Amino acid sequence: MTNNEIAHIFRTIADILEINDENFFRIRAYRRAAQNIENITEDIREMVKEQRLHIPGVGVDLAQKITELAQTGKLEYFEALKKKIPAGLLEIMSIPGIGPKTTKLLHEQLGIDSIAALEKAAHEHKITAVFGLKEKTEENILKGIALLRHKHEHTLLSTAMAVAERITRELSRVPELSRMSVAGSVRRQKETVQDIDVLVTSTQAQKIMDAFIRLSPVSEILAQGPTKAAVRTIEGIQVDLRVVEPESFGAALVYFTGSKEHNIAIRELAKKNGLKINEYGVFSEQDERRVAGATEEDVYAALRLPYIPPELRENRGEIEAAMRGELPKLIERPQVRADLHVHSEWSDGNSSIEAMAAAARGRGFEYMAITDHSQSLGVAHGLSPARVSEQIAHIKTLNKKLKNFRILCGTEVDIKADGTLDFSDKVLEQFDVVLAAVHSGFKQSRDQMTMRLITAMRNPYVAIIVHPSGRLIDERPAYDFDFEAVADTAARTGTALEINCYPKRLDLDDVHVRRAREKGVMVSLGTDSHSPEQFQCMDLGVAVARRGWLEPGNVLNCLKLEEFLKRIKQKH
DNA sequence: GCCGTTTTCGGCCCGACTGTTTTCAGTCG
Repeated sequence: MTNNEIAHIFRTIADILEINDENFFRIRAYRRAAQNIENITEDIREMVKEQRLHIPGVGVDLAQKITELAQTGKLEYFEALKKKIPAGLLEIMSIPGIGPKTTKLLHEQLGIDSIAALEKAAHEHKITAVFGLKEKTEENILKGIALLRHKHEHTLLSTAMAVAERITRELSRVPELSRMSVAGSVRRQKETVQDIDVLVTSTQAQKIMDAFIRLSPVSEILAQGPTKAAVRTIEGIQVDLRVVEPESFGAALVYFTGSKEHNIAIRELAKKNGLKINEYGVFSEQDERRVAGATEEDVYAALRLPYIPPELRENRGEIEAAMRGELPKLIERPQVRADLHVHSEWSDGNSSIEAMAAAARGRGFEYMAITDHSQSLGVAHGLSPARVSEQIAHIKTLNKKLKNFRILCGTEVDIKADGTLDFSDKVLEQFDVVLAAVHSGFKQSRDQMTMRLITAMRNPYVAIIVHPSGRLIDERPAYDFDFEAVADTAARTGTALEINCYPKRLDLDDVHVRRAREKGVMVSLGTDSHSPEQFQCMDLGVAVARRGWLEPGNVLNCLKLEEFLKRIKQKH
């Protein structure tokens, strides 16, 4: 029973309790615990074994339930609960617009216990037989079901950012608009997002709303009120707009940026201090007087907190850190001096080394590592040792011509199934920097895969393990390995772990990056560019680094060239 | 079901929009 499986069971319990109309706070307790369990990289079974199940939101009762799940793989309470309601009710509740109350009503009055039955009833206009439901609800049920069927669960951050850019560019032409910011999970730079949130200030909200629903990417209007609207774009992405008065911009930006969990936490904190926070400002509870609201800094200051960067606002300890004055000084894009993972036409890239160097330089980098694939990776035209020698000679001549920029000779060497590398040490010693990666045998056991990675890290030439988990977002899960053991070895051997910046990888993810930092592991940023325009993906990698609480000192790429080379030599 | 810089009991974030009915519950974020 993995952490995510346990979290999923807790969420399911919450859903069932909700249909059964149980105490709202009890339901929330299960959801809160589930979220905190997902934020742990350590295997919860180990924590149970060693009796140190200290997780926020997990008290005596939930700790007992986790222990039962970890030890037996089952939970009596959950099994009994499942018998109380048909499984189909949970999927009905997942239809947008249909919540626990409606689900229960449909089940009790019409015996509906599946999406199929619900769809049939709606087509036959039987929904209106239920008191309180009319034609509009019937329509919304059918729309919701259709949406559920072909909605892509997640939108990649890179895709969402492109759509957000188009929306805000068009909206910025409305003369009545004074300020605008993207908010929500896009602003927090989550790797995937469900919708795009846009905040606008204006004293003429109606004008903004009118313009918003007429923007060219809009295909459907989902909701429209005087200050709030929601549309769906032709790409199928939901965009929410909120308009507030200028004096409320900061409070609204905090509120609309979230996360929901962060908002709840700061509102609780406000309450303890006799204050109330909503999207219009921070108010004194006694006399309703506004004490802050115009800027985010003011809002946090009213709570006696320093400004908390959006990427940290997940209620994963950032508020406590802020209170102690221990927020990290997060890495920023201009501090990144290099791209340490770049391909060229010598293996599976589409451009010459010269073209890639020019593009990297144009992006403000001081150096980059060309890291083409090794010999056995046939699909990617991996380089033989002879070709490696040729490439190194070629790069040497190129470097002579370059001013204020340096190309490093690197390789992305394949880690074979037994943990040995695709090049001998004799070949590896010629490179400035060696990246190692798993490209095959993803189905190996947890122990095998862990040993494979650890063996690779013990090689003195391996500087960085790239895309360490092997996942592709919404396409392929990470291979099974013991991250704690791998991170410990990385720290001990002085091997860096990569944040691969390719939009579908973003591997390591934010949670693991943060854990790596805690263990003193250096992190490397690599765009894995196969063409010049892909260097822009560095922004995504920086976003993950920031979400993982990284400071410039945690990141290899922030080292000056000489320092970087010195560090690599240290491991040799 | 959790939790404690007033509390081990009694709180637990806050508001907008929709659909329905006519003052509000349900849903969402």
